[in-house]
Amino acid sequence: MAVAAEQTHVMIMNAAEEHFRRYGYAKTTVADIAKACGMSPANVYRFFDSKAAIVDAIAELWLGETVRAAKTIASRGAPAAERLEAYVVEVHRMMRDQYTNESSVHELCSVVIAERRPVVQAYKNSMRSILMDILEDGRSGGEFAFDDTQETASVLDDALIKFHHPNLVAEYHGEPLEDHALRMARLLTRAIAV
Amino acid sequence: MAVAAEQTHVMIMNAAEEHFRRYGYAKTTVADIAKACGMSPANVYRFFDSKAAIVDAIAELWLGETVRAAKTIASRGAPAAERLEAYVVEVHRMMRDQYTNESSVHELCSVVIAERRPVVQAYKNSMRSILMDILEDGRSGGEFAFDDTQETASVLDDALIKFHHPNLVAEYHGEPLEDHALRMARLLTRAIAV
DNA sequence: CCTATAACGAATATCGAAAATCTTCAGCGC
DNA sequence: GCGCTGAAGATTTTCGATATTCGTTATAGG
Repeated sequence: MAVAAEQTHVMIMNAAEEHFRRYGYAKTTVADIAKACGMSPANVYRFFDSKAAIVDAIAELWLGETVRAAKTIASRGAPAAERLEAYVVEVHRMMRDQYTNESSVHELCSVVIAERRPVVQAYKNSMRSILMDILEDGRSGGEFAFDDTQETASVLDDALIKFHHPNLVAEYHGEPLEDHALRMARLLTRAIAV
Repeated sequence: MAVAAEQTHVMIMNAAEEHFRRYGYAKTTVADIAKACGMSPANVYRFFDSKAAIVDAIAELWLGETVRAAKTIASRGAPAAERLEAYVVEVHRMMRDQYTNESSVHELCSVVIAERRPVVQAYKNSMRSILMDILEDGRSGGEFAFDDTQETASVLDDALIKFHHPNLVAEYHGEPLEDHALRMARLLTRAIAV
């Protein structure tokens, strides 16, 4: 792709993100994005195959923030148990914050989840992989003990769904889940501690 | 309430259950239930304040089956760890079976959950109480160790939501969750084992 | 080659009428 | 009076038809 094309690509992304943020997913059309870029809707399709492709790109961007934060936590120079705890609590906090004061972001996430877009599976895989890294660190450092890393990560993921799944975080928004997340983290840590 | 009234009450319940089962919640009207009992719709209202009251009664009946099964498991003469495992797996199996071949039951449960009827809270409390019984047994028997029974039961409930919540069981119906439920049960048991 | 205008088809919103359904109540037969 | 009903009230739901929006593509122009 030429450099000009690359710039246009970025311009469309920025416009799309801005509109999704301000007006929400449901209320932004391809025409809106095109107008914000000073081009025709048709031209947008020279850079993105479909509106879904734009949505995917933005979702990847936003989900990527959580992945990046999780990676930062996972690579800290702290005991694995501490990192696991931080992972559980911080990811939950991000989901909760996203729901409370970035409802547009949350809305878009719900859409890509409901439509089972590949970007969601990619996100899950990334998070799972980070969790596995922490587990492996803990095992090799003598903190944790378990048989199969993948299986263990899978079970932990299942246990965390109430705190990490955007839709459930939204549904149980009234309850004080942060304390619960911390307790869950400690319970799980204890379950795999040597 | 007089004995005749009591009988009529039961008759309406039976007719309602039959109709909810055969035709689903959405497709059964008060008129249907009345006709099945050979009475006018108006007369139904002499025994139930509203259609919602009928739905509540049936939901209580059906949810009660799960509660009863859980109680049976909890009162078995087996180690608490074993009972906890059976509780986790069996309740999940009931939810799954209910979704696969009693879709009407599942539909009605979804309705009462969505409308946040008190009967749902009662169900949750019953299940929580049974779980607490198992935990207490395990603690007094020297199998388990934890500080607060209520808090522990709460965390376990959170961890089990993917396997015990009707809507989530339905959503993840494609995946082989039974193995996961078993692994979860063992993980949780390990977390509270002495 | 790049862009815009115009147009197509599929959703989706709009909306008023019609039907269905929940609920109530005056009154009928015993 | 008592137990029940038929009819009526009051919402909801449904339906159908129209109109509009929106994603996408084909066509034409610079």
